[in-house]
Amino acid sequence: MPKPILQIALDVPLARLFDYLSAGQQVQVGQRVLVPFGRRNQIGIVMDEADSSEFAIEKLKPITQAFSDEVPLDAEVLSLIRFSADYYHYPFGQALLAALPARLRQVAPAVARKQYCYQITDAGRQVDLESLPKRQRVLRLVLQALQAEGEQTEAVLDALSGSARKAAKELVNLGYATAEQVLAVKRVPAILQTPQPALNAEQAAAVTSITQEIQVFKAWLLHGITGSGKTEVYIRLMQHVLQQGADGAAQQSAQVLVLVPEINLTPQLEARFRTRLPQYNLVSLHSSLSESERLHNWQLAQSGAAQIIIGTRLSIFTPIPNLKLILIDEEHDSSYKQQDSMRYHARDVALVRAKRLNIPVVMGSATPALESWYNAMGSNGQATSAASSQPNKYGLLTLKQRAVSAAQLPKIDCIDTTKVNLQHGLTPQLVAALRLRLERKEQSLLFINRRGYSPVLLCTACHWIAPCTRCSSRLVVHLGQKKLRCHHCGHEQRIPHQCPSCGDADLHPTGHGTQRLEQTLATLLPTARIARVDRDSISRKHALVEILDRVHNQEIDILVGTQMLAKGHDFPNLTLVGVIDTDSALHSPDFRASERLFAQLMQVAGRAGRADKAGQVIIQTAFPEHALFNALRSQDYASYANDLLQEREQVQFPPYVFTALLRAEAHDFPLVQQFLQLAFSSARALSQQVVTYDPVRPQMERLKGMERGYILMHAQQRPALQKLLTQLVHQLRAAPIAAKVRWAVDVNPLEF
DNA sequence: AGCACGCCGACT
DNA sequence: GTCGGCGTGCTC
Repeated sequence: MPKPILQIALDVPLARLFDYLSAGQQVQVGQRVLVPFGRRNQIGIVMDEADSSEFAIEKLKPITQAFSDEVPLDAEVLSLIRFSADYYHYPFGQALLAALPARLRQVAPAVARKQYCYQITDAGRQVDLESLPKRQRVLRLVLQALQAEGEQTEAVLDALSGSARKAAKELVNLGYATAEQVLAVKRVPAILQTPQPALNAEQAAAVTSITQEIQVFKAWLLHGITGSGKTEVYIRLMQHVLQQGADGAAQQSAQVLVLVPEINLTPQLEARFRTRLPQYNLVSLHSSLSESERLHNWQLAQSGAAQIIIGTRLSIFTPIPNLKLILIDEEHDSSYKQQDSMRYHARDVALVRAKRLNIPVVMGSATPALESWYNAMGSNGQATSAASSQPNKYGLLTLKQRAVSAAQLPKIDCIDTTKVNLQHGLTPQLVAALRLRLERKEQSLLFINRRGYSPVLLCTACHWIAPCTRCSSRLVVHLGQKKLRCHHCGHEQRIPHQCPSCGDADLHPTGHGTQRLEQTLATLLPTARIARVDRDSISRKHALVEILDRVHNQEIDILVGTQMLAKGHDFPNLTLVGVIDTDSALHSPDFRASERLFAQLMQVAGRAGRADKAGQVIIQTAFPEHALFNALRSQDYASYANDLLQEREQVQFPPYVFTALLRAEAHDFPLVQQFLQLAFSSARALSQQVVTYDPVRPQMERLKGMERGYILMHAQQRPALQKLLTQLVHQLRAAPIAAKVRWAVDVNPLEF
């Protein structure tokens, strides 16, 4: 007997469910429904059924429509999102609806487009490929693919040739194949499968350790230097898990989720997985998909049809009914942390999901997040003083050798910028090294984390600096477009000819950005072919790929760019990496700045000398003796991480304490102050176990016209902090001032 | 968050 | 005389 009342989650910032009358409709938990809400209709998800309501029964409205032909969300994913909404103190309905593909938040339920699937006929099976004319290359290839696997969809054939579809139709005409329409998954034909490379001893040991405990929850940290072959370990683990699922007993085949950072790296990893594992259905979930592709791929994951799901942070909330393994590539990457709405960390949510499912999670990185390193320390015989009291919660697996055996680690030199004369921001040593590479016809990469021409426009007469009107930041000079631009809010204005403060005409772009460096190099090394890679030069979708192709084809001598260059392709002929001006991060007030800089420099250093040629890294700095550079020179992540952990322990910073922020912003700063003051005194009154600090202003005091502030809370025990936050949020929601400011809780914040 | 209702300034 | 500013209040 169906119950008359439905409790429904809606996309509204109210931390409760809404009761509706089921009106005799057959509805399940997890089902998508359309309901009247205020003056409009909203999409909701049924969370529960009930016999009665706390709301006056005569005020309940009936649901408008139930999408009963769609697969409801499963209990596991609903419960994961419930947990996350609680943990990150975010309204559940909003968290839930945000986890769905946008199409499912709209009324019209979108249907995925079908495509042709070709099946081989007996006649086609008996055709000798050699009997076909040699010049009908594509036709032979398509028939070969059909003979190998029996059937192929259009999307799969596309991987063979642009004219493969035409050839397939031709095969139907010849009677060698038949066609029917199906819901298709993009795959690579098995005949394009790339061979399985041998594992080195470390890779093999990592695979063995994990597969021995493949059926239980365990978190593994795969710490492998750049080029040590982490991807191959991922592939072997996927093979292991997916094969097991295919072995008889399991009714549904196993599924694997691969989380990747939010960058262009995804296509490469995806392509590699596709060619190595063509027998499995692989779907990806990331921001450059169209909404219909996203829905399609999401539904393939939900139905179990896709065995490999590769996606960015949001995909941690995808329903995957037979999930058996989670892989997290570049686990230290900060793009796993959502920086607005629900401020979750996909890695942390993944750990919770794996624990609840009792499956392993493997986190790979050359420079693990300090939190992860802390959790992994103690195993593998790595005893340090910092490690002595540590939890050894994760299994640590280390890959120290580069998988390409000939490849050597680069030599790293720091050049003291205080002891030499700089030529337009470049040391003579770096210029000489660039010249040498040009002579040898080798390639160089210059890394500078500052785009634009120069970071400030300065009046030499009165020292006025062009400010952003909406942010507490300086406008960056972009000479190409003759504009001043704010890198925080996007505000643009023309470059003034006179100082607005004193009227003097002597306005100078001061400091160096990527554009200026490119210009300087063109003057110093007129024969060099230079390409710049930053967010300004990579506006078009394929611009980066084009430049990288040109680098591969030896059409570029010097690549200048920001951190966009730190990841991605290997350039076998690139033997020099220059690092310009990272000193600001060495003395940043953000306690995570050095951790991030180290990871970034390790990554760029890894670009140098990949194949048989030795690489060199030149770092220009005013602080060549800084501990960070010493650690970098010896490429010793472990000792540097342990040093940082010791520091964090001494000053009681994460991971030794649990932290949360209450952030607030408004056009009017006094409102922010008033709100945070209330929050501060409430928090102090609510808990003695949690330390609450006075309201302060962030680095960026004003952003996009909003005045900002926050209070920091920290605790030795997570439950105490969680309890306080729950009570605090509850109190604040009831306070009138809370409606006048934009505020949010940030649990385990990465940025302040 | 939307989207209403609701009371005070410059426009056809 | 209206159009519209954004203050406050509600949504099963």
